[in-house]
Amino acid sequence: MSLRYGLLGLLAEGPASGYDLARRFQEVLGRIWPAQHPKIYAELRRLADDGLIEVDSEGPRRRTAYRITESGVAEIRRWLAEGDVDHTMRLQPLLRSLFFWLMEPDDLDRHLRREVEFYSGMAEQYSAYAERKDRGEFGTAPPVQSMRVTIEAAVRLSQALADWARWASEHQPPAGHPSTE
Amino acid sequence: MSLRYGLLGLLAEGPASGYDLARRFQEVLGRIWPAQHPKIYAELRRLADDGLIEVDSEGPRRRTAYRITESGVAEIRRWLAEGDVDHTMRLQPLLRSLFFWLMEPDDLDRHLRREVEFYSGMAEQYSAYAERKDRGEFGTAPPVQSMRVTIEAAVRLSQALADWARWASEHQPPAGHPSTE
DNA sequence: AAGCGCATGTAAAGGGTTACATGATTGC
DNA sequence: GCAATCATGTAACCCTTTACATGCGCTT
Repeated sequence: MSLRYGLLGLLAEGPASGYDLARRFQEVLGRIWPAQHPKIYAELRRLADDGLIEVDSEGPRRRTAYRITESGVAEIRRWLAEGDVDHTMRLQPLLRSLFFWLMEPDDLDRHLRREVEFYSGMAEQYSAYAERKDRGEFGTAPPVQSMRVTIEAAVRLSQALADWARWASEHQPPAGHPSTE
Repeated sequence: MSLRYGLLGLLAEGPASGYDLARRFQEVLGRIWPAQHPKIYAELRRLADDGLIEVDSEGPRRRTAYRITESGVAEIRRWLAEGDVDHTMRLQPLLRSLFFWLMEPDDLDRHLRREVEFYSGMAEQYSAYAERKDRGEFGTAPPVQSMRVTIEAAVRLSQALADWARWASEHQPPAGHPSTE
């Protein structure tokens, strides 16, 4: 159900085609809410059937841009204000960590180093993006401000996971250095 | 695919029935990797068909406990060492935050306060659990140590999200107090 | 004219949730 | 005997991903 509202929300910023939306989902939302184009096109049609969006313009190569309708705006506002928040995380790295005890110390070490690298890199990327926003490179329109907030969460979460992975590797009995117990 | 390995990993700790596993998924993994019993029973049968687990014992009320086989242990070890890590997050609260600009300031305020409360509570719950582990209430067996690591991640993530929600409400133009601009 | 990127779609399969259903055992 | 809990399962549905497919328009 969330993709539906993701699309509505993006369209609330202005008209866009399925292709545009797919790109934005990939670029901005890739790690937060992945969505592939088949799902996007299908959902757009359902949104149009329900009268929440309508065709805005048609361009070359069958390009079809949609714009949000009044009831569409009402619907996403309703969702934001009344809809239940889903707090599910479903983080595979955490599921894996439950089974660290099954891993060879060397493999675990390697795994954790990679995780630190991955999440540090992610944190840096998002930080850089946040800085550009803060320098006003994208303007100060409301949608940009909200995106700044989202990016802040991404920064904090990847930072937290990087720190955690570092903590975990220190917390493990170091490989090749059996405890002096 | 991850549920498969989740089940294998839990069975690596010792024999358990589908019912046991469903409870453990709910209690421990509820927020990290939710799984409902129909999926669990189905997956258990597939694991048995593939020879990765086998029936350990049968009890009252058709209870069937499974134990992991040697190839099952090999398979989860292989996954842990070689399988690709999926770093997808898919956090609905972050998707929502992209659209904060569409919300009435009052609704947003209320939403963020609830989020702070929710994640603080979650952080506290996990912290309490971590403390009990640290006091040795659950022993010091390897699976318990790994679980301690997982819980640490849960604590840090919920803390990060609680902090973020607090930051976000301060970052928003406060409702009813228009800026002195 | 060739190749790339734009732009949309279908089909199949996989993964997960919800609703429905059933029967056995335990505790009161 | 009754209610609660244990324990398993089926069916339908929804959401998502992957693979396959097609054709247009722009650039070189």
